[in-house]
Amino acid sequence: MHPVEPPADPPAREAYHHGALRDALIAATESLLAERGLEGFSLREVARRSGVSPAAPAHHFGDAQGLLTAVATLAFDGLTEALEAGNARGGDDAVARLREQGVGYVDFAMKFPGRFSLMFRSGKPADEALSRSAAAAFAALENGVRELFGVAADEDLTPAQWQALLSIWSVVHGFAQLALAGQLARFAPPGGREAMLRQVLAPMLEQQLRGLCARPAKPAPRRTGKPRPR
Amino acid sequence: MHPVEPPADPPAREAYHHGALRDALIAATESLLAERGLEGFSLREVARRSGVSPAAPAHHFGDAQGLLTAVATLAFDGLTEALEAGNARGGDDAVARLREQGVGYVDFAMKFPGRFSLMFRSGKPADEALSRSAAAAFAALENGVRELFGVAADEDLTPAQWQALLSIWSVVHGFAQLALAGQLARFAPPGGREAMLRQVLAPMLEQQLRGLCARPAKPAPRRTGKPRPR
DNA sequence: TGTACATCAGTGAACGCGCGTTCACTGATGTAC
DNA sequence: TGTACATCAGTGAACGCGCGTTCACTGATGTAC
Repeated sequence: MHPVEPPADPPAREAYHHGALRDALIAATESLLAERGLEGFSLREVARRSGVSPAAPAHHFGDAQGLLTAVATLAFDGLTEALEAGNARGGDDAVARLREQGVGYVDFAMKFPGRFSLMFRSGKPADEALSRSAAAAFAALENGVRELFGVAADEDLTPAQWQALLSIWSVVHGFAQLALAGQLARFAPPGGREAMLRQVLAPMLEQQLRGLCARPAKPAPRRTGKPRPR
Repeated sequence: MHPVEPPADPPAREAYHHGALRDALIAATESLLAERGLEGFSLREVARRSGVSPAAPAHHFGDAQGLLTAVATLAFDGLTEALEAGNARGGDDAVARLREQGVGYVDFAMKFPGRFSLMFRSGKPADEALSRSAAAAFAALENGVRELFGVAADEDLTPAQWQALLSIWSVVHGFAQLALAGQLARFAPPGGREAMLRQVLAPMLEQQLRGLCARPAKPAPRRTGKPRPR
C-alpha cells in the first residue's frame, strides 16, 4: 500500500532510520484528511500509512494535536505562497493581480483539501507558529488589495477598502468551500470551475475599484454602521 | 447536566416513555456538533445528553449515520425557511429582498453552527430526503435572484444571471464560514458582523443588477468560457 | 584509524477507554373484543 | 367497561474494535578521545 521508500538522496537532516519520517507523516496526514475529513483522522492510521509503529510519530510531533497543528501551519505557508504566486502571475494590472490571487486561493483549496480543512476550524488552540503563518497568508491577500487601491504598506486602509478585502476573501473562500462540497455541479461541469471563478472575480474587482473611485458621484448607500478595521 | 424534562403537553405522537426522544436526540446532536464539531460527535454522548441508554437512538434513526442525515435534512429545511423569511423581510425592493436572504443565510449559520457544519460536507451518501431539502434551499436562493432580474419561474436564467447567483451564494457562504472560524475578528468586533455583511452585500447586489442592465454600454468583460447552468 | 560511548529514531507490547451496535428483556401504551 | 393481547420505546449488559499514549527496549548513527 504505502511502502517506505528509501530516500533517493538523504535529506541530510533526518536520514536516521526511516529517512524522512517527519515529511512522510505530514504527507500521510494530508491525504488521510482529504479522504476522510477531520473526523476520519487517526494518528495510528497515519503511522500505518507511513510504515512505522504507532509510537513513532510522538518523537516528531509529541501528540496527535501537535501533528495537526504542524500540518495547519505548513498549510498556511503554502497558501501564502499560492497567493504570492498568483499576484506575480497577474502581471502589471492590479485587478488581474488580485484576481489571480483569488484563483490561487481556490486552486490551493482544491489541490490540498486535506490542508484546507485544517486551516479554518473554530476550536483551534492558540499556537504561536500557526498564528504567525495564518497572519502571513492574510497579509498576502491584504497586500493585493493595497495594490489595487494604491495604498502603501504604512498607510491605513479606509473602511471601504477593508470592506473590499472582506468581500473578496468571502467570495473566494465561499467559492472554494462550495466547490469542495460538490455544490458547484449545479452550475457547470467541474472543468469549467476556474472559468466560472474568473467570471465571478473580474467584474467584482472592477466594480470594487470603480465604486471606490466614483462613490461621490453615486447615491451613497445607506450606512448602518462603520466597520472598525483591525 | 441535561435532565430529561417531562413534556409540558405531550406532542401526541411520541408520548410513550421519554415523550419526545426523537426531538431531544436531534437537539442534542446539534449542540454537540456546535461544541465539538463533527469529529467530536458520538452517538453515545448524544444518548447521554438526552438521558437515555446508548441503544435508544437506534429505535428512531437506525444508526449514527441515520441521525446525522436526519439532522442535515432538517437543517436544510431550516435554511430554506430562513431564506424565505429574509426574502419577505426585504419588502418591495428586490435588491433588499435578496440582501435580506443573504443576511438570513449568515444568521442561520451563526445561530446553528452545528446544523451548518453538517450541511456542506463532501462525503455525503445519497439520501433522497436530504437531497430534496438541499435542493429546496438552493431554489429559495435562486428565487431571490429571479426576482432581482425579473425572471419568471418557467424561464431560464441567462449565463450572467447564473453567475450572479453563484457570486451571491459564494459571498454569503464564505462570510458565514469565516465568521464561524473566528476570522472576522481581524475586521471588526463581533457586534458589527451584520452591518459588515450588509455593507458587503448591498453594493454587490446593486452592481450586479446595474451591470446586467448596462452591460452592452460597457466594454464586455473577456469571456474565458461559458457557464452551463444545471 | 579504532574503540567506547552517547544520542535518539523507531519498535512492539501493553494499558485503559469510549466507541457503535447487538441482544434478550421490560414495561407502558394502544387496541381488539 | 374490562380483559387479553399486540406493539414498540427504552433498558442495560455485553461484544469486539480502534483509538492515543506509555514504556522499556533496540539498534543505527554520530561523536569524543
